[in-house]
Amino acid sequence: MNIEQFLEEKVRSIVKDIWGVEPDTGQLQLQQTRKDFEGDITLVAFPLLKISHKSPEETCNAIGEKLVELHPEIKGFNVIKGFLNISLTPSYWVNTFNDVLSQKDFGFKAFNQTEDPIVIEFSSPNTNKPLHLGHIRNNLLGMSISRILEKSGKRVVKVNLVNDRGVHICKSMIAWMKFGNGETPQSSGKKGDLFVGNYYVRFDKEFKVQVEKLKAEGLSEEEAKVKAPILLEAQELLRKWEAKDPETIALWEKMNGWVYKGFDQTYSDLGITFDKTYYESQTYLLGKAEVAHGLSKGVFHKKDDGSVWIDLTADGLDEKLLLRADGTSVYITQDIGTAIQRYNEYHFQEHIYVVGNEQEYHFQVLKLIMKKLGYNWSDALYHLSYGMVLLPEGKMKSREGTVVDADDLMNEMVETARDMSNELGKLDDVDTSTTNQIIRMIGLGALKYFILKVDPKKNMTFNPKESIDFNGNTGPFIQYTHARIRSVIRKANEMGIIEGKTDNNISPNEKEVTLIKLIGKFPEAVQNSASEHNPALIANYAYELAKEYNQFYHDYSILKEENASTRLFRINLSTVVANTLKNAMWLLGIDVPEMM
RNA sequence: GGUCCGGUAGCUCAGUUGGAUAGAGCAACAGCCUUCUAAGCUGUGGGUCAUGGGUUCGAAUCCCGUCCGGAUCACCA
Repeated sequence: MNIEQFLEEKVRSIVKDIWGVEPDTGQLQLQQTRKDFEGDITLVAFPLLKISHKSPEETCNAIGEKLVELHPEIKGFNVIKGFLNISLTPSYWVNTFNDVLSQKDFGFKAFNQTEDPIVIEFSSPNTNKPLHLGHIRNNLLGMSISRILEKSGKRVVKVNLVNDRGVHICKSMIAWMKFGNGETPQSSGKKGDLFVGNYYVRFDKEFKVQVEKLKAEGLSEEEAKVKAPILLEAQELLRKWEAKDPETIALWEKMNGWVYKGFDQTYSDLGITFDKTYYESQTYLLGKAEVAHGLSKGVFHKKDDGSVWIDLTADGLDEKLLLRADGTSVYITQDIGTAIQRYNEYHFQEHIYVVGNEQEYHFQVLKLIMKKLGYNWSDALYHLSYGMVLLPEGKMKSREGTVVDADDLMNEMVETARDMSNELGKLDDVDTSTTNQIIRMIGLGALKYFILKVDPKKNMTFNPKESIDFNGNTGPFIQYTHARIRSVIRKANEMGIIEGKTDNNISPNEKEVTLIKLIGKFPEAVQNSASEHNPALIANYAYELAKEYNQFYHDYSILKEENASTRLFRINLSTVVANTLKNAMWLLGIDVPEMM
C-alpha cells in the first residue's frame, strides 16, 4: 500500500467525523510534498472547503490535529495556505522499506494465465532494404511495451508482419538478374539485407537513366516514368510471382532468405524477439471473403466498374476503396482479414499496432470498418501511433543519402562507448570478452534510452553529428549508477556483512526517505506506463531514481558508516535501488553491467 | 481546404485525474577525487510555458479564437 492510499482512508473518515459528510475520491487530493516544504505528503484543502465551510487554514488544522491524535504513524504537520503538509515517523518508512526488501521483483506482477492475451504487432519491415533509425524506434517501442505490459500482469503475444511481396522486392530481383552476375552476400561479404537493398538502389539508378533517355526521345516525364523498360520488367515479374512461376518464386525465396538472415542479425543485436512472424505473401489474399460478406450486409457497395467501396463520409471520413475493379485487394483489405484471423487465433483483449503516425487515418478507417461489419471487438484494436525520427534538417531521405542505417548506428554507439571506456581506463584489468560485453551494453543502452525516453507520440530529433550523450540524462548514467552500487555490494560481501532485515530503530535521513518514497512509486510507474503504452514514463522514473541515489551516495558513506544498523540499512537500500534500476531498465530492453 | 498531432531555457526533453516559487540534461562558467567507481556531485546564468480571450479559490495543464510546424485526406504500403 502506498502513502496516498494509506492516508486517503484516514482523512476520509476524519472529514466525515468532523463535518458529517463523506468526501468523494476527487475531493481528497493527496500529493507528494514539494521539496521546499517540510513534510512527506500533502493534502490540498481547497476541494474540502465545500464540506467544512471553514477557511483553508482552519480546515487543514482540524484535519491535521485529528490525524496526529489518532494515528501513531503520523509525526506531525504544518499548514501553509491551503496545503496540509503531513510528516510520517521514521518507523513508518523503515517498515515500508522492509516490506519492499522482502519482495522478489517489487513492482512486477505475474501475468494472469486465464485472461485473454494482448497481441502486439511491431517492426513490420519491407524486404527491400535494411532497417534504419525509424525502424529502431518502432522495434524498441514494441519490445519495451511488450515487456511493460507483461510485467503489469498481462499475457502478451508479440507478432511481426513482414512485407515480403509486391513490386518493391521485384525491383531488387530484376536488378540482381540484370547486374548481379551471380553475386551473393557470401561472395561479396555483405550483410544480406544490405546486399539486397543495394540492388533496390541499383534498380532506381537504372530507372532514372531510362527515364532520361525516354524524355530525350520526346516523351513527357509522366509517360517516361510509366514506360521505362526496367519498371515494366519488374511489373511483369510481379505478375509471374502471382502466377506462381517456379523460377520467379525460387529467386524471390532466395533473395528474401538473404534479407531475413540480415534482419535476424539486426534483431539479435537490438534484442528484439517475436512469438510469431507472419508474411504478407501468405496473408495478402485474406479479407476478400469479408468484402463479399460486407457487400451482402450492405455495409459496402459496388461501383459500375466492379470496384468495392465503403462510404465513411457520415463519420467524417471519406470513401475508401476495398477491392479494385480487377478484383485485387489493397492494403486495408488484408488488414481486415488479418485482424479477423488473429482474433480467431488469440481471442485477444487488445490488439496493438505499433505503426508510425503517418498511418493514423488508415487505422481509424480499419477500426470503423470492423465496427460496421459487426465485430464487437473492434474497440480492442489500438493504433500505437508514434512520431517520426527527424534529422536536424528534416526527414531522412534515401535519395539524399541521409538515412541513418540501424547497423551502422549501433556500431558507432558501441565504438564511442569503447573510446570512452578506454579513456577512463576502468576496465583495463578486465578480460577482453567481458569488456566487449560491457561496452556493447553501454553503447546500446545509450541508443535505446535516447529513443525511449521521449514520449512515443512526439516527433523526435536525432543529430548524427552531435552523437548521443553518455552523461546526464542517459542510459549509461543509469547503468553507471547500477554498476557503482554493485561494486559497493561486492565490497560489503568481502567485508562479510550479512544481509538481513533493517533494524526498526534506525531513523532514515532526508535523502534516505526520499529514496524509500521513490522506490515505492515503481509499481505505479509500471502500471501507468502499461496503461498509457508509454515506456518514457519508465525511463524518466529510472533517471529520477538514479539521480537521487547518486546524491545520497555522494553525501553519505555506506561501508564506512560506524553504526552497524545504519550501515546495514544503507546496504539494503542500495541493493533495492540497484534491483529497481535493473528491472526498470529491463522494461526498456536495456541491460545493466556489474561494473563499467 | 477538412481531420488529427504538436509548439515549455540557445539545443534535446520532463512536467498524467487543474495545485504552492515551471524542472532536468546538453552547451557556458565556477567549484569538489590520499576517502565505498568523478560516465559522479555542488553552484551560477538562462523562461511573456507560441499568442489573445474564457472557465475558477488556482491554468503550462481544461474550453474557444489566431499564428507557426508536422502528418494525413491514393485503385501506395
